[in-house]
Amino acid sequence: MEKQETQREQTASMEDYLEAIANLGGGKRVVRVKQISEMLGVKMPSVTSALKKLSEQELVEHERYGHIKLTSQGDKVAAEVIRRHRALTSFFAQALGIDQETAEEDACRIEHVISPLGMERLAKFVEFMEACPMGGANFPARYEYYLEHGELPQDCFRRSMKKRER
Amino acid sequence: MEKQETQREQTASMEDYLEAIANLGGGKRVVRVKQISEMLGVKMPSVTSALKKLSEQELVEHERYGHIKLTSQGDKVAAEVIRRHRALTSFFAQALGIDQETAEEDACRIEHVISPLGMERLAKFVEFMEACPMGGANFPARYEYYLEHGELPQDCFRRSMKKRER
DNA sequence: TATAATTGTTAGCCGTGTCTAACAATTCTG
DNA sequence: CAGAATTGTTAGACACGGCTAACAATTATA
Repeated sequence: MEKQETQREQTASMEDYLEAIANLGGGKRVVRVKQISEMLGVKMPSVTSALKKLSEQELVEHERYGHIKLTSQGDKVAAEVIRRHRALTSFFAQALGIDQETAEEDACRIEHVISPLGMERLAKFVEFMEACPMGGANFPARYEYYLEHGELPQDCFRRSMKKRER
Repeated sequence: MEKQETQREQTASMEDYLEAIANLGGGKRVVRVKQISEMLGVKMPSVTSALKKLSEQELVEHERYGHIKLTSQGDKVAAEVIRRHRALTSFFAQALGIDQETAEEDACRIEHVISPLGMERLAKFVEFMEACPMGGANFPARYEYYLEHGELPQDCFRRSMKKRER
C-alpha cells in the first residue's frame, strides 16, 4: 500500500498558477507562459519559476520552451480551487448583490484562505438561498430594500414586531 | 494644506500586529512583546522587527525595552481591522452557524483581503438577518434544517407560513 | 543587593515570490 | 530561408516576514 502523501498544502500563489493553467487549458487549448503571466498580472520569469516549482511537486508537466499541462494530481488541486472560487463568486454576486467584477476579486483572494468548514457552509448557504424563496416574500427583494433604504421592509414585521425607527 | 498621505496600505502581517496591540492594550494594560508574540504565534524577534517597521510609519510608539502603544493613526487602522474582524466573525458564527473558533479563524484571514464593498455588504447582510425574522418562520431554523437534512423544509414551499418545530 | 530568571533586541540566515536585464529559442514574414 | 519579432529562460537582486543564536536590559528573588 502506497503512502498517501498527496494534497500537499499549496500557497496562495501556487494555487493561483494552478487555477490559471486549468482555466486556460480548458478546451484543449495550448497554454502559454505569456497567457498565464497576463492572467495573473505577473511577469514571465515569475511564471517560469512557478512552473519549475510545480513541476518538482508533480502538479504540472512542463518542458523547456514547450507544452504546459496539469498532471492529474495538479488537476485535482486546481479543480478544488476552482470549486471554491465559484461558490464564493456566487455568494458575493447572488447572495450579497455585489457586481461581478468585485465578486470575482473577493473570491480570488478568499478562496486561498477560507477554512473547509467555512467553505462548505457558504456553499450550502448559497444553495439554500437559491432554492428557498424564504417563504413567499422573497429574500433577495427584501434584502435589496434594506440595502437601499437602510431599514427593513414592512413584511419583516408581521406577526409580532412593530416598525422600528432608524 | 497638508497632503493626505494617510491610510497607507498595510500587509496582512502588519494588520495582525496592530490588531493584537489594540486588543491587548484595551484596558490601559501595559502591552508586552511577549504577549504579542504569543497572541500571534510568532517569536519575539519577529515582534520587535514589526514594531520597528510600524514605528517608522508612525502607527506605533515603541521605545527600546519600554512601552508599546498605538498612535492615534495606528489606532484608527487597528479599529478598522477589528471592525472587519467582528463583522466577519458574526457572519460565520451567526449567519452560517459555524463554531466560534473556526469563525474567528476565518475572520482573521479574510479580514485582510476582503474588498470594502464586500465587507460593507456582508455587514449589512448580518444586520439584516439579525433584524429581520424572515417573515415569520425564522431563517436560522430553516437553514439549520437544510444543513442537517440536505433538503428544504416544507415551509419553503408555502406562501403563508406556519410555525415550524425545532 | 547580587545573582538568577525573564524579557527584549540585534545580527544574520532562509524561503517565498516578485522583478529586471540579458540571453536563447521559436515563430513570423518579406 | 534569413532576419526580425516574439516568446521563454536564466541569473541575480530585492522586499517581506519568519526563524535561531547570542547578547543586553529588566525584574524577581534568595
